[in-house]
Amino acid sequence: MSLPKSEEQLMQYLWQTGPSFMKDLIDAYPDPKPASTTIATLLKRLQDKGAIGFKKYGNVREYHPILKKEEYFSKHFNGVIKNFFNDSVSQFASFFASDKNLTDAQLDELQKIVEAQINQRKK
Amino acid sequence: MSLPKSEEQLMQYLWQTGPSFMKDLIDAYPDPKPASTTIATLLKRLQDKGAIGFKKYGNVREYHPILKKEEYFSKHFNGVIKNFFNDSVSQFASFFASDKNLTDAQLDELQKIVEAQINQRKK
DNA sequence: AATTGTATTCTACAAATGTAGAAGCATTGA
DNA sequence: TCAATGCTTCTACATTTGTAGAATACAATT
Repeated sequence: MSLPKSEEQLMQYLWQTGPSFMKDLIDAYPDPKPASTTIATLLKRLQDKGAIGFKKYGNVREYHPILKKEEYFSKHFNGVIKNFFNDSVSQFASFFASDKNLTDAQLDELQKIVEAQINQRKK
Repeated sequence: MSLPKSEEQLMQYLWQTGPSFMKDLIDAYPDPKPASTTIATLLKRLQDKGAIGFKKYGNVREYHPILKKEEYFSKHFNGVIKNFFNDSVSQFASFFASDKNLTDAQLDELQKIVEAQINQRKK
């Protein structure tokens, strides 16, 4: 399932802050905030797609993600890698590691993470 | 510049195989191939956006990318990371490294790449 | 109970995207 | 020369996405 940007953005809020009420979502938007009905529409569409659900507390709904962030991202991401790097993870990794946007410190951190992961798998 | 999927796909062909004639592009599409006019439309739109250019050989055009793959991907990609991982590279790397889609061999390779990159920067 | 504030649904519409037919033009092969 | 072929542009239209007004529903408050 690939979500349009506006819906994806809304999912971000839900993923980051967890179950939320409409007003929280509105608060989360930066100025200039969209009309509340706009957000309501997005919520509706996401419900229709089964990406979110809600729990009723009295008459207010607390929305929560059903679609998992990791799951969504993983699919998304694998598609991107496949497209851009011919499905070659190492080609991608190479690109990523040499990205100017990575600071030296981040690169070191990346190294640690990879090592940790390798060790963990050995077990 | 963010391209719609269909245009992005076309760019992939150009990025991968380099300057190409229309017929090559058509060949590159898997069955069921879209109508040639569909591809022509995409080429036109990409020209209008300045993402591709062409050279005339006689009366046929050889299309080539102007927008660089790395440049495009970098922007695209940073946006995605920013959204999903709160702009935290290490959070992303961690997710990436632990992804089940990475084989052990690929992980080893990643380690080498990171090391090589670190060494290179030391120079 | 009437008022007010807020959430929800319905409806609408503009812009972007995906897809392709029709027509025109140039080249090539009969 | 003329028909067939292939490319380009123009036009068109359905679908999806972004955005929001209008109407409605509910619930807390006065």
